[in-house]
Amino acid sequence: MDPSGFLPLPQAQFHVLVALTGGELHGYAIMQAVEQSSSGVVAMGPATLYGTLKRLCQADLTEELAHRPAGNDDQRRRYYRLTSLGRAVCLAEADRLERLVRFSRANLRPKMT
Amino acid sequence: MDPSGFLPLPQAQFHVLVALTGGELHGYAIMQAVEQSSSGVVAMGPATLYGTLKRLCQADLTEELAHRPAGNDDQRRRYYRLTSLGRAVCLAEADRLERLVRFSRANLRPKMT
DNA sequence: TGACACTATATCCGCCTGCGATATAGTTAC
DNA sequence: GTAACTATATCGCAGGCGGATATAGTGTCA
Repeated sequence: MDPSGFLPLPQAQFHVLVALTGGELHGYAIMQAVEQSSSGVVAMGPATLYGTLKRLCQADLTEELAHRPAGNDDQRRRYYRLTSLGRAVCLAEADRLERLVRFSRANLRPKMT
Repeated sequence: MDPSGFLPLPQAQFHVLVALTGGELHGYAIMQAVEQSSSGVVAMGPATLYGTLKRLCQADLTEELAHRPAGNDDQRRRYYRLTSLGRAVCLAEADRLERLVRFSRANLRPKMT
């Protein structure tokens, strides 16, 4: 499937995908990862997280693990990971944003003497 | 004023700010600039544009020019430009996004052999 | 054992944003 | 003069975002 059809990705969805690039995580850990990786700038509460997660799974960008990782204790945790499609979409969105950032930089820093 | 209070910026607002980094533009030209600079990926219609522009001006991130640029013909055009605050916010948002993109890249391309 | 803080998932509900559709009218080209 | 394009503007709905809240399992410490 073509990743470009998902672009531009809603911000919350991109944050969750990025958090999952590091490997499978459960919901609560995703919230913390987003908050940490953004230095506290992006505070994602439970409503945003679980709503976003539901949309991502319905769109087949993420999926829940059938079995919890070995050696795990807390029964309540539900683990999620990127699908290959989700990975592709995440890359495509990162490309798009990078181009946008570069474009703005080129104009905002015209330090050509 | 502190630019970080505006982050994370809604996507449409960031697109408009970025379009204005190249210099003052009128509304219609902003729509075209956004569409072009995103290679047609982001299609911004009039409702999104003028609504966004209104919010940006109320937040003092952009402002309308009092007098139209010299040598201009079309009386209908209303020109906008970044305020210094808008410029700072645009830079801050670009920084935030770049960090996010780099983080995802570091995880998605672990080509360390 | 009981109490308390923390972890973890989940949903309600309202606000704001995004956007397709549409309206209006000035400008350009032929 | 008329058709296509430029240009601004708003309505109204759909959807994402997020604070507040609910529920309950887990860990700790006395």
